[in-house]
Amino acid sequence: MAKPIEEVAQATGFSVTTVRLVTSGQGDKYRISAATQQLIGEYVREHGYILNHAARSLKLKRSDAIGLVVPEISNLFFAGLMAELEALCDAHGLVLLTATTHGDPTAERRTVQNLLARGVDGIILAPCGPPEPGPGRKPRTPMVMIDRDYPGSPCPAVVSDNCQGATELTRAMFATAREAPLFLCAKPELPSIAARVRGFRAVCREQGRGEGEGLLFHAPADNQAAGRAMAEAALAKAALAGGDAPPAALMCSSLLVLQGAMQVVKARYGRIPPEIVIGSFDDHTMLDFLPNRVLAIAQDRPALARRAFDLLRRQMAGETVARETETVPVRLIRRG
Amino acid sequence: MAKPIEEVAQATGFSVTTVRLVTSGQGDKYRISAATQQLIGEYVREHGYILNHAARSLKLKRSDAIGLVVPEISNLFFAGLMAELEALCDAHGLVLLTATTHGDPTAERRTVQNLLARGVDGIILAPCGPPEPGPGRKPRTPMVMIDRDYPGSPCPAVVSDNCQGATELTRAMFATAREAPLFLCAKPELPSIAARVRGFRAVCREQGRGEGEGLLFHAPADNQAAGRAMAEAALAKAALAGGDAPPAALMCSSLLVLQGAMQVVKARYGRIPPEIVIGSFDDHTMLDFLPNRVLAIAQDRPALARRAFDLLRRQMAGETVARETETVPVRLIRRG
DNA sequence: TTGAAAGCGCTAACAT
DNA sequence: ATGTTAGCGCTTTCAA
Repeated sequence: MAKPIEEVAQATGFSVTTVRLVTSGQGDKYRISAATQQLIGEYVREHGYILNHAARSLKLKRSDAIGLVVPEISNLFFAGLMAELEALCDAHGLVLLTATTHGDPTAERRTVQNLLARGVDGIILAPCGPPEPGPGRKPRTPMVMIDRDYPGSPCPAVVSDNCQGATELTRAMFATAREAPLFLCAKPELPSIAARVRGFRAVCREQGRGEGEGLLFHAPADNQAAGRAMAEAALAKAALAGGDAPPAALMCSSLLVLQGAMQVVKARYGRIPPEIVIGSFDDHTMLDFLPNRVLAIAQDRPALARRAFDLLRRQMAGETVARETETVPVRLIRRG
Repeated sequence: MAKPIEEVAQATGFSVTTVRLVTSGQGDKYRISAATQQLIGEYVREHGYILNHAARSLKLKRSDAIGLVVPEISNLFFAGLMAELEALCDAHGLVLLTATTHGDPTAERRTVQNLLARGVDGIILAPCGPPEPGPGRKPRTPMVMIDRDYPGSPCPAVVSDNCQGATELTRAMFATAREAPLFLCAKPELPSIAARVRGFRAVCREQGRGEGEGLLFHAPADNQAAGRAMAEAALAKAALAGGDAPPAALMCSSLLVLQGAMQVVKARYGRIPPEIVIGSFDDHTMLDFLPNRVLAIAQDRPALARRAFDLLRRQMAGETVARETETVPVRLIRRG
């Protein structure tokens, strides 16, 4: 069996060069006669010639694919990013390969290696740990970090302005509720979360609440169980202080934490007391379901995606991009 | 510059065969001396040899990658499926390429072609339209449909038991609420949705409500706007009938529809009247946020993923798989 | 306009 | 236990 393109050439009686020119859409450019183009076009439509990208990549040392590595694709934030990036790739004739690390730095390393082996032309990475010193990084594949900006990383990053968001949100919480908000905070060691804590603390100082002592609760994982654990701790503390009333205001570092916390609150009070003011990083339409006043920080996913994509393309075009961090503003949404 | 593997060979003084045997982990099998393996291993770790998959694919006519094509990755159901499939791929040394079609059959065709061109060894497809007659499908790449089973499709499919789910859900709705449920139903032409309508109608008959006349509302798109539109229509109809009370029971064909409907209900009554019994296909933790009695159908995503993956692997192994439809049971969740 | 041919990096068959 | 080599399908140069 001849190679696909040769097969087409033989069947139509033209040379492989001519066939290639036509199938690659350069027919007009090289003045291939309309009749020839017609013939070849028909044969291809009929018999379905499919270009072999492996061969193409091998020859061109370019795959027209880029990789996206995220901690968790079932997290709506990352799924949304993926959707945005896919659209951008589509518009530029690229294909997006997405892989999940489940927050495991080892898996992340493996995944990145795998993408490099697959010859992606660039990588967008939401890292789940600080960069390793990595000795012999030979193939300088373009790369940009997204969502999380670890100091010491060798490539540019695009992140939300988490500190601004936290500041705005915390201020709004203080303004709306009659008491200082509790902050249930998962994975405080992540740069994005650390920035939120900084914003929170800054506003606490403004409000004469010191460094937010007694208001902050931490957890090592970002999931519902962590949310439940932190909420239990917060309620227990309140109970010790003698109060049995629900907290006036509750902030959560992520939707998962909020979900867990609400489960505990509901179990404790038989319902979700509507007077609790709720603060959330990450917005979601379903927050409308809560009877409460909800303040949510919405990240600008399209902007994050676009900036990361541009940064990557510039590197792919050979430009040397400075190791800078681009910050994308967020906005406060009031629901309920 | 020599080819990567030759470079390693020259630098270490061994032949490419030896190097390849070691790097591909077959060193012991071919009794390469420990010293040799050690030496090569060190050089590789030091200088970072990365296998070129494009060349490998070209040679082997196999990419160790499979494609997943879904209508919308920011839909939690599909994101979840993707996560499950990724884990399965990982465990089998495969890589998963995921692409989104936004429900556009043209984009779907393009995407599938693209995956084929990229040499994926198989495709899992949640189709957004009936299969085209497709004349000259030469390369019989293994394929399985998921979530949606169009009659006339040439390949096996794995779907949830939507009819069973609808039957259970509708019965539970009748049993819980004092009135027959309204059913807001987006994209009724999708096979998965059609099955839900069948189940709904069957129970209506059981309950002496005929074919569910007056209870069903349709929309051509599955999004929040459609949910709002159907909810408006439903409330308007109720108002015409003289009633101003909220409906006793409301079923939605998807979470997006439910979200839109709740927005309208909230706007209309100033809050979400907690006495409405809510039925949902697709479960989500945030349904706990509703003060209402919520009945939700949860699809078994791990089982769907596993079955589709197995079906695909069997085809990839050369087995001829019958054009059958596997049905995965769903279960009813009571929330709130 | 069209043809011929080299070579991208890897694998597997065949030779030692 | 290790070395040699053809060829996967494509792009690109050079020639006609």
